[in-house]
Amino acid sequence: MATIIGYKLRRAQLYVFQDFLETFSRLKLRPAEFSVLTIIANTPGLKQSEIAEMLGIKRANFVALMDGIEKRGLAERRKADTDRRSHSLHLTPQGTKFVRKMAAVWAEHENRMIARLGGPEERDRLIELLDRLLGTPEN
Amino acid sequence: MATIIGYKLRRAQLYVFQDFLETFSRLKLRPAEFSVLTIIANTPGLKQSEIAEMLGIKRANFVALMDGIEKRGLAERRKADTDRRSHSLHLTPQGTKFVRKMAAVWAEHENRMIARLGGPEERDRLIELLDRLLGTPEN
DNA sequence: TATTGTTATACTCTATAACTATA
DNA sequence: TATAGTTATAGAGTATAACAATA
Repeated sequence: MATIIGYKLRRAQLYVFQDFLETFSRLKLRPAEFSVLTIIANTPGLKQSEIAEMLGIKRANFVALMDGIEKRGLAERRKADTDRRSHSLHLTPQGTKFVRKMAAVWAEHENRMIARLGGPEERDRLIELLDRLLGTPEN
Repeated sequence: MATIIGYKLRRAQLYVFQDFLETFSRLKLRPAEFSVLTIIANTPGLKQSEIAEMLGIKRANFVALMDGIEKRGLAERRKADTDRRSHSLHLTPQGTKFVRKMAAVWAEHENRMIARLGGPEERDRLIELLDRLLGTPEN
């Protein structure tokens, strides 16, 4: 196939997301929800629009995503008293438990991908090359 | 971000596709159309469903895609006389000219990506790692 | 006047079922 | 009966405009 980089990148991304989807089907969790919960767990109190922007999700589309997470009792919106227009996001106690399970399931998925690559060093090489494409200076 | 491989892969793929889209906006060509024209140019006479499968596109969704390409006069469906259910796909003379222009525009895009990676050797390393994920044995 | 979250809407991709014409 | 192409349709994901509450 001709447009080598873009085409292979897309195929590989679809493969990894497919494995993610199957691995996480028991938790009924999609990649976007996984990312949101991970960020809330690591940095509680961020505003909706901050998390949306970190993930490249339009804030309008973030609403339904967050509705689902909140309806499942995993995280909640709190009116910030410094700026009462914004909602700061926090895990519920149940969400904290869920994130622990989630992390274990994630390790299973990620280890499978690392094994396909040939080990952690190869994973690091891949991440470094992807960071070059993204112009991210080492993070 | 936690789900490192999948997340970075997705971000990098979106970046490359964005560059592709901008580069090809003058030709009004999407990645899927590019792929289809490239395959028809390299292997004329394949059936619709063969090309669709090579690209991971459902044959039902291939119809509108091919309609657009045909309407632009770049390629055409021909009834195969061995099996008159199937359509074999061929470039038109105009399509052959278009594919030449397309290849030049593609080189511009691909070279920009290769430069970001740090050169052709780094591109090769990336492709090799992506092939490992895909389980493709060296191609 | 500008920003945050929200609603409504539209467009693209993708997936499935059912039809037709051929085999 | 099975297959290639087709149609219709539904679901995600994504993008924009406009509104209410608040700044």
